[in-house]
Amino acid sequence: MTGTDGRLARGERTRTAVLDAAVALASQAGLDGLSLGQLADRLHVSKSGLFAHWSSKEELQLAAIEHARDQWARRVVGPALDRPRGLRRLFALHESRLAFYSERVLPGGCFFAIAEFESTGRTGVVPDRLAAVLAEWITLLERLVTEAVELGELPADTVPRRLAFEVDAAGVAALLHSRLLARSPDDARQAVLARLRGLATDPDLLPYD
Amino acid sequence: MTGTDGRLARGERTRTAVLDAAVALASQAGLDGLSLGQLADRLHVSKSGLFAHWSSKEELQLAAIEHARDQWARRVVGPALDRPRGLRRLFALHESRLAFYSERVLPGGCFFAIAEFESTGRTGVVPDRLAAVLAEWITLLERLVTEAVELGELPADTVPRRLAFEVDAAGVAALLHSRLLARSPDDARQAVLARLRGLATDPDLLPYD
DNA sequence: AAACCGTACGACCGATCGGTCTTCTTAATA
DNA sequence: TATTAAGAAGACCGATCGGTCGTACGGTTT
Repeated sequence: MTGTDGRLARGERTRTAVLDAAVALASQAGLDGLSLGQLADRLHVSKSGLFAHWSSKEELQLAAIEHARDQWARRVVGPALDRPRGLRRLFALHESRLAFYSERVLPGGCFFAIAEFESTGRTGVVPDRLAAVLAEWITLLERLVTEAVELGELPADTVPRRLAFEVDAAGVAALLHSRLLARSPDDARQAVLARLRGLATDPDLLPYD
Repeated sequence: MTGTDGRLARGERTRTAVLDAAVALASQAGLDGLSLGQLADRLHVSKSGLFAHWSSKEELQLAAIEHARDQWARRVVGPALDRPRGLRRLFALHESRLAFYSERVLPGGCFFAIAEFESTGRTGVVPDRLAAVLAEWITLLERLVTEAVELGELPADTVPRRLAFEVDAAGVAALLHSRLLARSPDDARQAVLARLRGLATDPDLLPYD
């Protein structure tokens, strides 16, 4: 029988380390501004060594997107799913997103924000994949809204699509304002909290402040 | 007496043409991705000719910011200021912003959106200037909210800062969603409209749909 | 032990980057 | 008419870009 192949294990370790650094770097410089030379220097590996794992910069960009998506699922979505279904889970998701920004997990703030805005004026497989990940995120928000409606915690005439849009909008703007204007993300938290409490059939499901 | 100097006039024409193209290009590639070579090619001028007007790329970036700010003031802020002070002017500002995006005035959608997100992870005079322009924009929104409160069109306990945040957030997210997900900006319009009508002392100041 | 394969390196490539310098044209001024 | 100054072009610079190629190390399989 064959145990774990030491070569593959080492490769996997390297790959993870590179993608960690790539996501961090891209959160500052964007996926386009991400430079293979700088990435290699930071990790003390050779630039050509990167091509042993990804055949082109575009492939590394796509791998970085998947890596960032995993990180987002683990650090933002995961904790929220521990909360009870409905309004509380929806607000918890918004809060853990703001926490992700406040804790400065990534030096640039958010991998997806900069990569997605960078993609607004372009076409290609990278923008396509980013659009799909964004759609997935919006769909998640809409699903949490729908569940809250089904549980009777939000009025039956709620439009999930629009409320999801509002929650996401507050998150995006929170990042921009907190980073560029050094404002606390409290506006974003209060805005969504007030909005949800205003709609809720039982506001006591949510905190007061 | 001296009339208009033909040399200076020509320079000014060139400068305007270059900045027009620079703002358009930067709306797609960002201020960092803006390349002097590509810019020169597109305008059929020489790259070194650009240095006759700006001593460095950074100076051109700063000039492009001022140019984009002028464009924004003329095409977005100006029309809104024609509306009567208060709620109607506030909503008109939001609408003309969405129109700016929908009309695809800039190929990338919005110069400031991509430039500002690009700046979230950096420091320097360019991010500083972009932060100042953003602060100016937020301050404008807050002022319009305050005026609506003073006119009694919004409740006295309205927090201008937070409402301004909500309106801006809807605008930012509208750009991202419409560009990357091909969604209509109607969610952004409806969200702000419903929010303002909900707060308004006289909802009839605003349209129904 | 030999063959094999995943990993990683250094040297090198053409293209493009921001930027400099010299030259030429054109229009205003003395 | 001679001089001056602004605008613009072309040749050129070192640095960096993404990417290729040949080679070497080390763990796996036969």
